[in-house]
Amino acid sequence: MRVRTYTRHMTNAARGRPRSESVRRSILEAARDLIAERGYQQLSFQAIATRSGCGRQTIYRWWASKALIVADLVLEGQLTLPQQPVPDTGSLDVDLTEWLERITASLRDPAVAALTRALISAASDDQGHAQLLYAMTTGPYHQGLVDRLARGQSLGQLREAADPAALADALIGTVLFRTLIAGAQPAGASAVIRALTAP
Amino acid sequence: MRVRTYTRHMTNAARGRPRSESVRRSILEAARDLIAERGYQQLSFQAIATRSGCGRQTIYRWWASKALIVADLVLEGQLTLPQQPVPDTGSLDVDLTEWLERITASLRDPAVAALTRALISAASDDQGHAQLLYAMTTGPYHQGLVDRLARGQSLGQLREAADPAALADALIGTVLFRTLIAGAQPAGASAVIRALTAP
Amino acid sequence: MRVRTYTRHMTNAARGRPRSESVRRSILEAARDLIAERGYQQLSFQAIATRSGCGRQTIYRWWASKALIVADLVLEGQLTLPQQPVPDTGSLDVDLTEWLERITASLRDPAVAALTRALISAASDDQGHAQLLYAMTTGPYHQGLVDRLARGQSLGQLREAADPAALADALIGTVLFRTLIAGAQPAGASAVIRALTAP
Amino acid sequence: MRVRTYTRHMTNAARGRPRSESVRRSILEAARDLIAERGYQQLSFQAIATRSGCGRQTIYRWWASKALIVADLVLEGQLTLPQQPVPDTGSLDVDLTEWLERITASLRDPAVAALTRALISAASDDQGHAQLLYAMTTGPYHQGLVDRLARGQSLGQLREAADPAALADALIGTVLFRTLIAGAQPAGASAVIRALTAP
DNA sequence: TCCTAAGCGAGACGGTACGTCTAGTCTTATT
DNA sequence: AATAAGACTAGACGTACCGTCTCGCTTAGGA
Repeated sequence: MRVRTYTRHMTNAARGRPRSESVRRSILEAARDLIAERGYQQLSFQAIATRSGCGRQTIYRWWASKALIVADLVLEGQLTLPQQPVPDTGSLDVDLTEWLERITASLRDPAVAALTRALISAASDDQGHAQLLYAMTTGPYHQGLVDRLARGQSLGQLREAADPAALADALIGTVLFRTLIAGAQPAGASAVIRALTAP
Repeated sequence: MRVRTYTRHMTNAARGRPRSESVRRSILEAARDLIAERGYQQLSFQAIATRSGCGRQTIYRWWASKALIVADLVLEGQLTLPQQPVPDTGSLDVDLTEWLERITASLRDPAVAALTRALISAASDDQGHAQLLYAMTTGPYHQGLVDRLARGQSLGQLREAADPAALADALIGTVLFRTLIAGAQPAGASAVIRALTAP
Repeated sequence: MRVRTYTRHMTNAARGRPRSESVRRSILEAARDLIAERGYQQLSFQAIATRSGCGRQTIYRWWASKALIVADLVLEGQLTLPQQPVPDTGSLDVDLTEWLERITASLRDPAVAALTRALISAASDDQGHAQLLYAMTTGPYHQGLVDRLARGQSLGQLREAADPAALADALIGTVLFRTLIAGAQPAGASAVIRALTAP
Repeated sequence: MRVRTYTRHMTNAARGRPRSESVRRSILEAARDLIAERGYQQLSFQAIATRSGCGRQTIYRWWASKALIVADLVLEGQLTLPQQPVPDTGSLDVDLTEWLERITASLRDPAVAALTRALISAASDDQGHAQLLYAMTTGPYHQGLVDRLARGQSLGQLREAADPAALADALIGTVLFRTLIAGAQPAGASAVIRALTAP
C-alpha cells in the first residue's frame, strides 16, 4: 500500500516527477467498478489499465498484487461493509436485530456484495496480508458493535460472562460467512442475538 | 459434476471405451495434492494434467471448472473439515470447548487449511455452486453439533430461546471465518460458547 | 529450425495434432512482408502474430529467435539474393560484369534489399548461427561463380595463382558489403573483376 | 550529433547552464563498454544512463538514436578498426598480407570485434546515416591502403588495369564481411591479394 | 545581487514487446 | 468413444525499454 510514497516521506527528497493523484484515483475507480461488475477473480491488471486508460506498468509500480489494490480501496473507504451505526433505543435485542437487518439489506446490493466478497477473496488469496485486510473489512463497525454490547451489558441486558469484543467478532463473522460465501440468509446471527440477549 | 456419466445411465447405451476410473482418481488425487501444496488460486488444469499424467482434454471432458473438481473432492471425502465428533461428557460448556479445540488444532495443519480454504474460495468464486459447496463443507459436523446443543438444552444448559441449528451455523461460520480468512485464533467462538452456556 | 519436426521424424510417433502447414506458411509470409516493409530491426514476434493472424505462442513454439525465422525464409527460397546464373559467353570479363550488373540491379529493389539486409543483420545479431546464415545467403550463387571462374581460368583468362573459391567469396562479400551496408554502388567489385581478368 | 551545440554557436547566445563535458564523456564511455560487453543490439539508453550515472533525458537531449552515439564514438576515436599502417618493405604482396594479418588479429579481440560490429549494425540499422558511418569506419585505413597499392602499381607489382581505390574498398569489405558477419577467417582477402599481385 | 535560461538527476507516465503460462478448443493415432 | 499427445487462438502475467513529461536543483550569463 503506497509503500513507496511512504519511503518518499522518510527521505523527504521528493525528486523526480511526482506521482499523479488523478491517475491513482482512476486506477482505484476502475478496479472498484470491475470488481462490482465481474468479481475479484476476474479482475486483472490488464483490465484495470485498459479501463482506467493508464499504462500497465503504472499499476505494477504502486501495487504488488490485486489484494493490495483492494486494501487501498478499503483505505479510500470505497470498499467496506456499509458504515451502519448501531442504533441505541435502550433495548439491545431490538438494536442488534435492526443493525443486522441493515447490514444484510445492503449486502443484497450486488455491487456491495461483490466488493465485500473481493475483500474476503483477497484475504484468503494473500495470507501475508490476511489480517490487514480482515482488520480493514471489519474495523469500521467492530468498535460500534463492541460499544453497544458493552452498554447493554452494563444495563444487565447481556450476561456478565459474555466478552463484547469476542461477540462482535462472532456476529460479523457469521454474517459475512453466511451471506457472502454460503450465499444464504444470515439466520444464524439473528438467533445468536436472541440467545444472548434473552433474559 | 459428471453430468455425462448420468446421461449414460439414462440412455443405458454405453458405447465406446468406458471411462477410466483409475484416471479419474489420479486426477482427483493430483488436484488434492496441488491444492495442499500451492493453494486453490494457483491450481490449474494444466498442472493437474501434468501431475496426474493424463491429457488435459480428459479433465475438461468431465469437469467444467476448478470449483467442480473441488466439489468432487468433497464427495470423495478427500476434502472436508476433519470429522470431529462432538464429545458428550455431560457438560455442554466443556464439550463444545473441547470440540472447538480439536477443530482448530486440525486446521493448524497447512494441508487441511489449504484444502478447506479451497472450498471457501470455490464457493466464493462460483456463486452458482456456492450453497452446494457450503453444504458439503459444513454438513458433516453440522448435525453432530445440533444434536449436542439440543441435548444440552434439554438439560437446561442452554437457554430455551436459543435455536440449536442457528447456533451450530454461527459456531462453524465463526471458526472458519476467523481461522481461514482472518488468519487469527478463533477466540470469538470460545467466548460465544461461554456466553451461551453460562448459567 | 524446425528442430521439433526433426525430432518427430526420429521418434516416428507422430502423436497429437499435427503441425499446421498453412499456419507455418502464413507466419513466414508475414515475416517476409514485414521485413520488406520495415526492416529486420523493427520486426517483432508480436507484429508477425498480428499480421499472420496466429497466436504468439505458435511462433515461439517453432522458432527460438527472429534470426531463425529468417533462416527458414532462406530455406523456403523466399529470401535470397536473386538466383542469377553466371552467363558464359566465352569472355570471363564480360560475363562477370554482366552477372554483377544483374545482382546490383535486383538489389535496387527495396524489398530485395531489405530482405537481404535482414540476413546480414540476423547473422551479425546471432553469432551462434552466423555461419549458417552466411552459407544460406551466399550458397546459391557461390557455386555458380566458382564454376565460371574455374572455366575461365582453364582458358587462361584468370591467372593460375587465383583460387576461384576465394575469389567468389571476395566478390560476393564486396558486393553485399558495399551495397547493403555502405549504401553505395559496388564499384569495387567491378574494378576487382577488371584487375583480375586483365590480360 | 550535437546538433544543438551547433545551434548554440549560430545564435551565439550561450545562456543557461552549459553542457557538461564530463557527463558527455561518461556517457560515451559507458556506451563503448556496454557495446564491448554485450553488443550493439543489447545496448539501450536505459543501460547507458544507469552505467554512466546520468539521467536518461540527458542522453535523449544530445543523441537521437543509438546509431548516432556510435557515430560520436567514432569521432572520438574510441571505435574504429585498429589503426594499422600498411607496411612498405618493397614487396606489395608481403606488405598486404602482413597488414591483413594484423587486422584480423586485432579483430580476434572480442571487444574490438563487438565495437566494429556495432558500427556495421548501426549503418545497417539506420540507412539515413549509413554512408556517414561507413566512411567513419573505413576512412582511417582506406587512404593508407590506396597509397600503398598505388606505390606498388608504379613499381609494376600491380597490373595497370587495377584501380587502387576500388581494390582498397574490396579488400576492406571482404575482410569485414567475412570476419564480422560470416564469423570466418578472411581467407578470401588473402587469396585476392595473391591473385592481384602475382607476376 | 538577483533574474532568467538551460543542463542535469530523478522518476512518473502511456506505450510496445518480450518470453512464459494457462484457458479452452481442435485434431491426430491409439486403445 | 475415451484417452494421451499436442497444436492452435486468445490473452494475462511480470519485466524491460521506449520516448515524453514534470519535478527540484545546479550553473551559468545578463539585469
